Amino acid sequence: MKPNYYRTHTCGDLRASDVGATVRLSGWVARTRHLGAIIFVDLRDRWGRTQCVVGEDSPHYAVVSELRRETTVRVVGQVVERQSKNAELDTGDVEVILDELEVLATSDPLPFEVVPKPVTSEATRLKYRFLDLRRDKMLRALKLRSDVIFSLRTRMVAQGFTEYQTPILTASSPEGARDYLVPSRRYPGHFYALPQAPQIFKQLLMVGGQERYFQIAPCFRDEDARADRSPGEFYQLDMEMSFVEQDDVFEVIEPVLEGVFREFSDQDVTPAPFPRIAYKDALLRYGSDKPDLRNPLQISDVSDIFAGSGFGLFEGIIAKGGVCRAVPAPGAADRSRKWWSNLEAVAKDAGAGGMAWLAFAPGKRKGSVARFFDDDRAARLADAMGLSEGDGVCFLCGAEGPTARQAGALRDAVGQRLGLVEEGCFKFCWIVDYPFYERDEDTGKIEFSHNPFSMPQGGLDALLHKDPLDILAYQYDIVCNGVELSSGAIRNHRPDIMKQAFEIAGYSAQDVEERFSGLWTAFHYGPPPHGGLAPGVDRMVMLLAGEKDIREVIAFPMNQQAQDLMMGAPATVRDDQLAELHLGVVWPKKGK
RNA sequence: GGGACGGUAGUUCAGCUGGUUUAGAACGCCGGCCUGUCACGCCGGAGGUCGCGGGUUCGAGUCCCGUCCGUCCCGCCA
Repeated sequence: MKPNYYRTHTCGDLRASDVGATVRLSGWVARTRHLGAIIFVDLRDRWGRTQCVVGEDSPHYAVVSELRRETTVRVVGQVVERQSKNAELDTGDVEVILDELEVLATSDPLPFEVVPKPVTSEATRLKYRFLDLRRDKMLRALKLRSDVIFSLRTRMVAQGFTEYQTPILTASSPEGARDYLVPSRRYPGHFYALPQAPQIFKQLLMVGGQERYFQIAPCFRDEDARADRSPGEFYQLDMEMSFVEQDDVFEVIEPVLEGVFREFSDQDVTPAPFPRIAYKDALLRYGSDKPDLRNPLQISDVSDIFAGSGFGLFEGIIAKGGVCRAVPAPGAADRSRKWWSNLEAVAKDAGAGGMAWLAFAPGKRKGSVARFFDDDRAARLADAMGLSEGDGVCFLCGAEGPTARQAGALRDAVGQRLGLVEEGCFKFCWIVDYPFYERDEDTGKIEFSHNPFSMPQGGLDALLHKDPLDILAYQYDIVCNGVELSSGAIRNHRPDIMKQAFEIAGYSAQDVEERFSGLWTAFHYGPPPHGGLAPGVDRMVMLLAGEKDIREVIAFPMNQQAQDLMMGAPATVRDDQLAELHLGVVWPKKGK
């Protein structure tokens, strides 16, 4: 490093070979150890930690003995070999005998200690994020984030993509999550919106002949937080390409993801091409549209097995159009009644009315529905599910949608409790063939199930001649270890097909024209066929950092209530600011 | 908007079924001792409206109601 007033070396630099040198170091007082006539000071910066030592005879002894943790200091001293070395420290062979000490800034008593593990609530960490960020773990996480983003850029550019910027102040979009709105000063009652994603802009870039777009794009959505979803804003590796089919998009992005995950982890990574699972199959076999493939269990539909079994409850539900789904529990035949009843509690938590089970114990069958299974029925079940002696199985019965998801929750629980979930790997898959429309459960109306701008499979012909609920979309998600990384689609670039698609969902051509006028107009001037997707950068880094909480890989995340406790956002503003924007506040009524 | 769990010293937590002391411990902070520590050690000290408000009770950190705050989940996330 280039020496300056503050330092000749970082706190991670010094080795035995530096013995005898006079060095300058700057950093924070991590710890002091006061042994009477000798004081050790651990000096820390983002690169490491170096032990400084001062004796009673030093003119600095008095000042050093007063040093509080996290004081910012500059020291000058001679590097010497240690009498007692510390093998756990890179700089553990040497120490610096302090000749000069300058306190650059003092620190108040700390709200929490800057140690590897946080020993305080997340709220306190966020309020004092600048202290939290000094921890090794945060330094590593943010460095990883930077490296991952750099690698993504490099990999995209290498494939002929160009990075663009798109507006942050744009128009509110009628679809999707709630928008963050920005009032206009010049136009009373008019608002900008922060983009939920640069979706329209990237499509306009395609119409603009740019062909291969990408952006590490900030996205703003006013939605509530989850462990894997930071409220307010997040980043996507947004990409779009022209003159492509679904497979072309997959072939571009698979090596990027596989490459990045191999580059930044030592774990096994699904090699491209990633497995593709139809949406319908994902719900049947995994009970989720974001299956965690580290869990090897697969759900089966066993509705027909229960026909004529004499188990009236299930037979009745199935007769009314319900389904029975079975989750295998390999090797669980010897588990206690209590074990199965705990599983039932999981199913009930997920909303199931109850759970039946059957175990193939050696020489006999047991379980809540054993008496409904004669040898023949048991054989058919075992055959259908690949079960053998020693295995067990759980049954859930009810309406198809909810039952599928409850079986998914049960699959997670069984996999975990039987220790079947593979550790130390990243399992990718595509979820493809999403339905284009779905029926709203409350209103009975037909609605777009995902992006209304994705291309229906079969095009105009399908829209004109097929049952809308049978039409699939060129819409796809990429999932890694049960985390949805992104969704994307081949877009509908044809105004005629778009008009028909919206008509089925109850919108007129005029509606489309008004609500999506920019894109609608553009599509009348020779749009190229195009498609893309947008993997979440924060989620990728979260997976690579081995974190369950996305806020651990964001420097300044908001809390779950979408507040920034350090900056105090959101906050009220002055009346004159509101007046300038032609706004008044309607305060919510207190009480109920 | 709804559900579960939580809120006790600067921080993390203990405090059982309502009554034992003056609400404890660890870390941090302040003072003292200590020349090879590296989570240094030892001795001493300060630090509390038990989130807030109300109620039940002879008596509430503990039970009840309300309220605020936090974490996770559901809704939401084309």
